Amino acid sequence: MKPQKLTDYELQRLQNIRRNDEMMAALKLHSKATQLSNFKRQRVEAKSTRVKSEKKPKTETPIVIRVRRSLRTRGIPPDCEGLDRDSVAPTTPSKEKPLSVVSLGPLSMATARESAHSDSSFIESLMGMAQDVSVPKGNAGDSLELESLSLDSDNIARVVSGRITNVRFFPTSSVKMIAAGNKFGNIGFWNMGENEVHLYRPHNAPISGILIQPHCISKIYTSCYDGVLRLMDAEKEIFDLVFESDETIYALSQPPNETNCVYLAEGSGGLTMWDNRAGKRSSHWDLHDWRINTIDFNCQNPHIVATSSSDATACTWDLRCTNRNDLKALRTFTHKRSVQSAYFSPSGGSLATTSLDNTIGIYSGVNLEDTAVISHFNQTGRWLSTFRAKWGWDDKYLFIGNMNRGVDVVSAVQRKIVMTLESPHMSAIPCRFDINSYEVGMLVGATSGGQLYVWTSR
DNA sequence: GTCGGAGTTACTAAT
DNA sequence: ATTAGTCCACTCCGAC
Repeated sequence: MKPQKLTDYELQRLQNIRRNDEMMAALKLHSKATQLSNFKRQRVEAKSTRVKSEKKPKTETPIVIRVRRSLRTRGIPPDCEGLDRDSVAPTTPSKEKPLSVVSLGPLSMATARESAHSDSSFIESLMGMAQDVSVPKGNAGDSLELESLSLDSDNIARVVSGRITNVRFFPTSSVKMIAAGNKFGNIGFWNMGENEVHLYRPHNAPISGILIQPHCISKIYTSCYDGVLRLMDAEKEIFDLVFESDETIYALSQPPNETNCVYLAEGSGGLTMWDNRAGKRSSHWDLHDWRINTIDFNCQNPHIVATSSSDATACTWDLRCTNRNDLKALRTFTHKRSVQSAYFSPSGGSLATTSLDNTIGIYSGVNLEDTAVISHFNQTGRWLSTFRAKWGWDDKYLFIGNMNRGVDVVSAVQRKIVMTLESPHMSAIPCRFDINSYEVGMLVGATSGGQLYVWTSR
């Protein structure tokens, strides 16, 4: 059915679709060489178990984009990988494998989409959210009562398949929306209000970062282990290619109030500043011996950043003191094993680290010299994302998953675990967390089975 | 010291 | 209900 009169928005959409189709056609020409290699499609269908709007999987043959890095860095011609895989896991002739397309540039959202239902209202709402003038809560006397936290069975959804590596609330009060990235390169968006999930696959390897900028929600950065940084642009309906590294990108961050630059954890210990206005890498420092797991800026002093690394340290740095390419750590916080996270508290006055040496470190005082060590079992093993203690809405509490399918609440004041959130509804271990800054008490835990559990206050 | 292999772990899908 | 498959983390340990 054709609408009699098209709105501006619909016209814009049609233009987008036409332009993106042309783009895809051009890309297909470039990918001739790689089309010789067949790959098995990884299973990516998200079963929205608890989401009311259950949808059938897409019927069209999806286009699978493979990791280019693995081929290039190993110097293996594309054909070989396919043969290699076949020899390891022989497949029956009846199982037809789709051709792969290597995307060298922007990827249209239509192509990346894996949920069957229309995403036009979702895309439209993203543009409507472009500006949020309200102020995040927290620190405003709106204190959290731990006892009031509960898990409603309606606040559970499977948004992606497999292991969630990254989860973020949208920084807005206008809608309750969560983005989650998994190890296959999917990004799932869950609109809690409409109870709808939109699934895309802009990447081909574990998602290492999702960055939703408060000043412009319609543009969302995503980073991936395959070295690619993309920018989802709802207006153009594409996942644009921003930057591509030869090395793995392990983390993604942005200082508060910054609009042009993003920071990437690159390779074994590198921190890269990407200037998106200039379209270039404007700085690069070798900060650690092994991979940087998190990058977190201080909200009070945006030039101060904390990094956590698998070299068993977390460090704070002053990015203003960037003579040449060497940077000296303001402070180094040592652990006995890999440090999985280092986050500044909401006020910026404290730092919390989580390490595989089974401790959580809390550092406070003017120079973070006041140290507290809290024992916490952090051996998640190979199949789960590692635990990362995450600050709540003030400097009082931290939230971290445990291996008994609970959420441990750490009091930074009492320096111990004061409570564990448990629910019969939580049937898997929550590994990664995010808080809704605009809603005190709204906490999301993400599992290695693709589910999100949203705890709320009252 | 560096490289590679083994062992660890939880969850899903298939039987 | 039980089991095979997962397999981009990390650590330990042995060989060189």
